[in-house]
Amino acid sequence: MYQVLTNRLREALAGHIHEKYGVELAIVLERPPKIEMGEAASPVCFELAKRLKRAPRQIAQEIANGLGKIEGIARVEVAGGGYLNAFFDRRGFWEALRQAEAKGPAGMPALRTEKIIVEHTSINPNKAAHIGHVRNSVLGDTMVRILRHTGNRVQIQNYIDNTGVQVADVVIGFLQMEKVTPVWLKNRAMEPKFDYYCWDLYAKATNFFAEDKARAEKLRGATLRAIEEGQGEDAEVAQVVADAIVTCHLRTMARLEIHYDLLARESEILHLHFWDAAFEMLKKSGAIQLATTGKMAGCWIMPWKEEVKEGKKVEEKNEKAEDDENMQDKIIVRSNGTVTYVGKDIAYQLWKFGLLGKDFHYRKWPNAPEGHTVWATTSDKDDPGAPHFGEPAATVYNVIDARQAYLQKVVAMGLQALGHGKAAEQSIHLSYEIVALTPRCAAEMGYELSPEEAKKPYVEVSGRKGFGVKADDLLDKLEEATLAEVQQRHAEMRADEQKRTAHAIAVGALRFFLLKFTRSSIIAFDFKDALSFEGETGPYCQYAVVRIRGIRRKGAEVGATNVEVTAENVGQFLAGVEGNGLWQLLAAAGSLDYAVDAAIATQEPAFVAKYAFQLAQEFNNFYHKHHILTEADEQKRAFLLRLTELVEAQLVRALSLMGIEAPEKM
RNA sequence: GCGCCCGUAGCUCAGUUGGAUAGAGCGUCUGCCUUCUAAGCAGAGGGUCGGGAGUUCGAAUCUCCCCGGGCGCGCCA
Repeated sequence: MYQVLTNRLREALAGHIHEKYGVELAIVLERPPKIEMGEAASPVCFELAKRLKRAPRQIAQEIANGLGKIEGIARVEVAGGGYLNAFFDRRGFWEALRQAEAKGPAGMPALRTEKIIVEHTSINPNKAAHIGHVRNSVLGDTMVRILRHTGNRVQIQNYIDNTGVQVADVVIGFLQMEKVTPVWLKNRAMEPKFDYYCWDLYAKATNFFAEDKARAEKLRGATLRAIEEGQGEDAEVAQVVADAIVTCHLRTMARLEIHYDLLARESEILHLHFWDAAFEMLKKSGAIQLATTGKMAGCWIMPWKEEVKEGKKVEEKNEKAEDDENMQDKIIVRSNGTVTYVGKDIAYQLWKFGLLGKDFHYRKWPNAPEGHTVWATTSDKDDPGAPHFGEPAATVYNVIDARQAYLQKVVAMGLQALGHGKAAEQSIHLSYEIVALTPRCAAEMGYELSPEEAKKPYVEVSGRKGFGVKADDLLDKLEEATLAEVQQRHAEMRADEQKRTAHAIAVGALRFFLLKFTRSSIIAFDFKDALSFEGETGPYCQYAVVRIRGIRRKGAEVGATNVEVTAENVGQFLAGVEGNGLWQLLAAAGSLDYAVDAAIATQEPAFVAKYAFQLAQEFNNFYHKHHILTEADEQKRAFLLRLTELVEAQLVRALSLMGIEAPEKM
């Protein structure tokens, strides 16, 4: 609602200024520091003063007088040195918000026809998921929810690198180190915690390779080739491992309410010759070149081009470095003819935009979490019921950590070089920083810190070394802690209800914890912070909802909910200085669209987390000032009840955008 | 060496395209539960926004330089 009004105000101001002064200006709007100063303010007159060479306050006065009535805005005043402060029509805001709420999701904008792909999770299928992977999945999943909320058609993809080095390492671990048979492995893979087993084995394999580099290279090369070709025992074992681990990951993510539409597997990129098609295109267009001299001789490389900014070419500054090799050039095909990860990713990215001229075959993933259908790519025959995954996307979000920024740039450059500038532009690297551990947390995990590490603010996790906080362990710990708390508070609750509640709180705590930081912030993980349920946390927000529901339940019991509030009374309760407190809560409730727009514009889900927390905070503040059910004035009581219902609806929605459920009691 | 990111209260972080007196949580201290759940609320204390210069009516935000930290730049992914 807030965004609707500010957009209206923006248009009105722009139009008026253009008409009166003949100046085209982008209207900047900000939120005044205090509610007494209105709900939206524009410093546009300062800019205008410069152009018109007149005093800003004078111009502001002129505009305030000349600007006609804007629907939903009661008045526009001049403030400070020349601010234009807009005051919303409080009663109108109330009514509009209630109407929108009554309409429900049907009142959402019409579904857009373009397709958006969000790729997230994409964990190497050779070990259990850790906390860093969860940040990826939670960010991606939340982005999906926000995009869908605003009427976008979104498809969720999870890329499975089932033919890569990491899987190969575990295969070697099983076959060369543990010397197990494929039959044994198939049985073990069905048992619980197979991902934990591989977690340890992967660490062991890393050590094994470190002992003898030459042996490692030979084994890896042979295993990798076998897996890529899909032949023999190595390939068979690799598929058993990768499939079983993917199923583990799906189960872990399902605990966090994260699901996928399609598992895009690298094996199909190879077997269905996606790469061959992309390779031809890249060669033909000259996007990649065969290096004939230097240390990259025999490789197909993509030359690094300086960016073209606003039409003007930045000077090619690598004239001198040209004679030998450019450090930035990226090898796409190795001299032995095998393709690098980036090459495969270019092919995959081309497919996402429908530019490859090829499509996968699709089948249902056999071990999807209960109640969900997940599709996977296959080289075999199509399931006729499969959705049309090959439909070109207009925009693609790739949720990948910040360390891979360079590679993502190379991929986009590949699209650009093939003449797909639009696709390159709509190929968005949703970058985020890593989750590390505080030194204290690392020590808790049994990791021996060097004196230097102990002084640093964080220690990086390493899947290779088997060092990190596993997602399932963390969830178990959270659920244990929340369950103990719920049992203590609600002994009367049925056991399964207690468990469900504890689960919801655990998920709320974890998801909120990962979302409250902006993407560029490194999270130094600590159990103490993650297990905290007070202050700026998910449970704090959930608790506000629970309080409202408590009031509603009790209100219904005593029959306080059936009174209709007259429009006049609504206006009166919200009016003036006395109404400021209530109005502030109402305005906060009506500002979800503002947070959502900001989240999409900046691809920063943290805006929604911030919003939910602030609304919960406003509510708690209100809760302590007003005792609703004992309010003597029947009209006022009914009004306060309606107000809390509005808050509840918005807060529940904000939480659901983050994949957080608000329990009935907690 | 080149490129990207970061530096804001004791700690962890917000601060939207430059805007009004720089905010929140945690921690510390002081209060508030016979009243809709205290996973809560109120209050106090806490700042050269890393440093310097510049652009601007206006800079935590933009530009440049410097300091400090992180990451990337591999025939790994």
